[in-house]
Amino acid sequence: MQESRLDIPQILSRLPLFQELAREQIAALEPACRERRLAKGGMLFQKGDPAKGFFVVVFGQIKLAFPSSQGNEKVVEVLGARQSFGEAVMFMDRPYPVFAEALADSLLMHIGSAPVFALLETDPLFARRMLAGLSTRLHSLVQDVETYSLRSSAQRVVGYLLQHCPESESGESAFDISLPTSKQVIASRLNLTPETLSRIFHDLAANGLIGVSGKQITINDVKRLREFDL
Amino acid sequence: MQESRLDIPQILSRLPLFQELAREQIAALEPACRERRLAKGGMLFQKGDPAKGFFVVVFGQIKLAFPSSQGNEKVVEVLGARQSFGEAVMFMDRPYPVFAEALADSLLMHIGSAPVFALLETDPLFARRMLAGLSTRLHSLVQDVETYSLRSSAQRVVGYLLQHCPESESGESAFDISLPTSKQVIASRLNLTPETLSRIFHDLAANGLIGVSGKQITINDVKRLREFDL
DNA sequence: CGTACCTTTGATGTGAATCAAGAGTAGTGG
DNA sequence: CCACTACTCTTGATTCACATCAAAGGTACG
Repeated sequence: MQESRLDIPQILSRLPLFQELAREQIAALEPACRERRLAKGGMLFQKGDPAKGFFVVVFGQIKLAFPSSQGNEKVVEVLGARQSFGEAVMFMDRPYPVFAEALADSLLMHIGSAPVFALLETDPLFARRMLAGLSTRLHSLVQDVETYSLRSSAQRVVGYLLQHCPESESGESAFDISLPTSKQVIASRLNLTPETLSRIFHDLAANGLIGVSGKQITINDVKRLREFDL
Repeated sequence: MQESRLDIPQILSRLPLFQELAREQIAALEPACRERRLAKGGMLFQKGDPAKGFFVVVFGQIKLAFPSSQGNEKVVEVLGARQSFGEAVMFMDRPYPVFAEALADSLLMHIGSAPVFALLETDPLFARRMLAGLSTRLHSLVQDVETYSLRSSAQRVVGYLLQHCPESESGESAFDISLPTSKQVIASRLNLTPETLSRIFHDLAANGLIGVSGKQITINDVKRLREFDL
């Protein structure tokens, strides 16, 4: 949880959004960047806070969630290194509709809105990337709505596992995946209680489809898993 | 369901997205526009169809929904005059994640992607509007996810009614709203069965909060309704 | 090595879906 | 205009998926 000085231009230029920006365009962004360190459990912002820029995860892990009256909460997204969030809210200037909390010690970069708007004025390619980014996010939210609405809890879990399979693993052999965060958080992300998630893992394991050992999930039978997923 | 020729420039220039475009910018869009008429029940596109532009509703009503194995479906959105859809999918060029069906005889305009991309190259204000539009849509989808995840069926119904109240109706007096479409479709939009929606309307009416007569809903007590909504 | 939190497991409860009729309501055509 | 068909909507009985409640294990970390 330390690290002296950051090479902001390098961090920025490695982000998909900012790739292909000229050196001086990156430089223009730099003064609007602020680093933000958070210990595990730290709050980045609350639902309702005003937004005047967006965030990029340099390292660590951040969860976005809705608070709820009865202490329980609904996790909307879990973000890791290289991922960004808050762009949409910046374009509308509205308060954040979710809160953001660190799931691990994290380093974030906050990019103020002013130079982003300036870039938009002068660089159509940048605008295109921004549009593509928002579109992708919109698309995956629509997918989420489909998933929540049309699929059973077990199907949601299987879908989650399948999404997290190392690409191209359609072969015969078993392989492992490591859950990126606690089962509690994953359960909430899938709109389940931890109890239900635990039972589903148990059942899938009992049927030989997967093996569970802490955060290590062994996928024994991708094919039957996919069938399960209908 | 007829009407001879369309004044495309006028239709376009009345859309929020295209307002403030210069005459010649509108003119550049015109050749890429195709009108599309649909009778009630007609299909505009299926889930999985390729997208090469976006749509604007000139008049009528369109529903976007997911098909589902057991014949039931999940309505994602119901769109009326002046509303547009399909932009995100156009920016990613991916197939449509939903299907679109006319709920009433409708006239749509399809705007091909090429001149939109061209406009993006040359008009930063247009890009800004496009970003704002996508951001707004993203925001309301996030709200939907919150609603589906955190609220009971009755709360979702009350929330829906409240959203459809004529603005500023916070006074004492009762007033009516007219449901924009069938209760079936509204039920699906709210992730409910028609039976459940019917029962909730019944209960709210029994408590004197609303009155129901076909598509006319009388809001008797906005205040208690809001409290119900927590 | 103890305290705090995750995770599992079991027993029970419940909100909303499903199943099953009936009661409007609307278009259609003779 | 009425009869026919086809929905849409309501109402009641029943079921079921998942949540809730409760109590142990596990695991991690100061």
